[in-house]
Amino acid sequence: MTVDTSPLRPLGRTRLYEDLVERLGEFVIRTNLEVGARFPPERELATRLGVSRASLRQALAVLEAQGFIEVRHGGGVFLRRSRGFGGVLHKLVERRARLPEVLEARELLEVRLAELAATRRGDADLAAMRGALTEMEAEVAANGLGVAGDAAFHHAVHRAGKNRVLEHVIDGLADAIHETRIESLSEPDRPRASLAAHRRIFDAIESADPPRAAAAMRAHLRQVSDVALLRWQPPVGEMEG
Amino acid sequence: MTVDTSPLRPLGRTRLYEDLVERLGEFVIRTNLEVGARFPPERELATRLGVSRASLRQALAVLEAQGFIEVRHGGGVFLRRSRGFGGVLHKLVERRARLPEVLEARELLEVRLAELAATRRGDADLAAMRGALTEMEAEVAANGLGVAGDAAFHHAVHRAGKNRVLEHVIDGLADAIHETRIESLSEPDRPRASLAAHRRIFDAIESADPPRAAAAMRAHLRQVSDVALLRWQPPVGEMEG
DNA sequence: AATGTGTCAGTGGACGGACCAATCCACGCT
DNA sequence: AGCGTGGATTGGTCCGTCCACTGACACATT
Repeated sequence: MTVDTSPLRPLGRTRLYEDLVERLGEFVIRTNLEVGARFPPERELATRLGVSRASLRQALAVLEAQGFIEVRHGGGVFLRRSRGFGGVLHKLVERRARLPEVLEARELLEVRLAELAATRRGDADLAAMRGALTEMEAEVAANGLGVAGDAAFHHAVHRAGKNRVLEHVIDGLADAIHETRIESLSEPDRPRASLAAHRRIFDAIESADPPRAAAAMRAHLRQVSDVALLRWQPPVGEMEG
Repeated sequence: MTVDTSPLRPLGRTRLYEDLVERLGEFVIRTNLEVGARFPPERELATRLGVSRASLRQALAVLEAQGFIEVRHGGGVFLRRSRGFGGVLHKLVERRARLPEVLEARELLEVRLAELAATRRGDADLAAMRGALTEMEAEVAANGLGVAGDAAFHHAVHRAGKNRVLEHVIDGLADAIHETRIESLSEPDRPRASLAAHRRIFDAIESADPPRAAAAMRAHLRQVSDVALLRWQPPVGEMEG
């Protein structure tokens, strides 16, 4: 029973530039490279890593976009920060193992955003929310799940909170949230209940009542989380640094 | 007088791949590309954008690492999500214009993390915090600012909160936070006061008292924010979508 | 007709080399 | 010593080539 259960899996799929990102991370640690210090030249790095400069530059582009390194034309490649080198939210979120953490983060962010929305929402925001609710009603009336309207409503709330940083962070969780949304709304009678919950959230925001908006959003998310966590199986034997 | 007024400025320095990320975002909008749809082949995209395939592939690597697209070997490039296409937290944070938003996000995250830490912290976490406090004491006693110890302490709290997703998000704000930290601690007598504030936070976490931990952290951050916002000049004429 | 199989055009993956552009630095001039 | 200049270093971009994977189509088999 100790044999590999999937002997015919599609072979070690790997993106070279992803490996390089990790290898570069190891390099930072091994050489104890400090923040502000310079990496070896691209050509040397490429040679030492046994890859072409083009591939290496893909990895560097990713790391630069991520803010981990700074690349100066004619100057060199410099380390900006080493904490969490190469870590990307998108990858973190994709691991089903992190569902509880994602839900915890979601509740924190979204409840606050609803609270802020109750204070900062403008007419355009309210209009967007009304539109989303209308869309949801139509979908539910046609025995649909109403996922599209649901997503649109939450997005409208996020925008109404008027904090681009928080909005961006929540966008990063979009994938994982989308899945839980579908799971939850597939539950019998959930779409109708969900519609009502969204109406309560909207009322509070429209009435400029932050505490009520926060409470309504929290209650709504708890419902969704319960379904998601119920179906969630904690994976075994996950080891990581 | 219609000539270029700054003929010798370092030229509009732009990373080609960054432009491409934006141009690809425009492409998604212009062509109304839907989630799941396929992009034109790399070779065609490169030609139409007037760049080499190598440069295009740098942009694609960034977008893939960000989770916006999926690249299948032999299959093509597919759109995974369009919301916030090409937006990177790191860039968002660098704009000084967003300081209030960053601080708002920081308080939300860090207060919660302190609260969680009060419940979930293990012995190793407490040891790390003690170490950071000791480091801070030494620095302050030597008339230093104590930034290193400060950063180490907060990092220890983040880890103690046992939520990798939230931890990762706060890491993304690290740059901006680091600046405000220095500004704040440069204020006369702040290092000493800050040390005391950190001790209060630690006591609460060690005593497993979530509400007190949250309150202590909130009070501490408000102090820091005040200094930062006082020195902050809201930029004029910033327009964006 | 249904099914399996081979082929092949299309597409991403990676490489090496070439040349340009910005920066850095050592050398020589004043 | 101070300064300017030019070469060496290093990143920026492009091109052409070849490999590996995918999917669809034509063909053979049953």
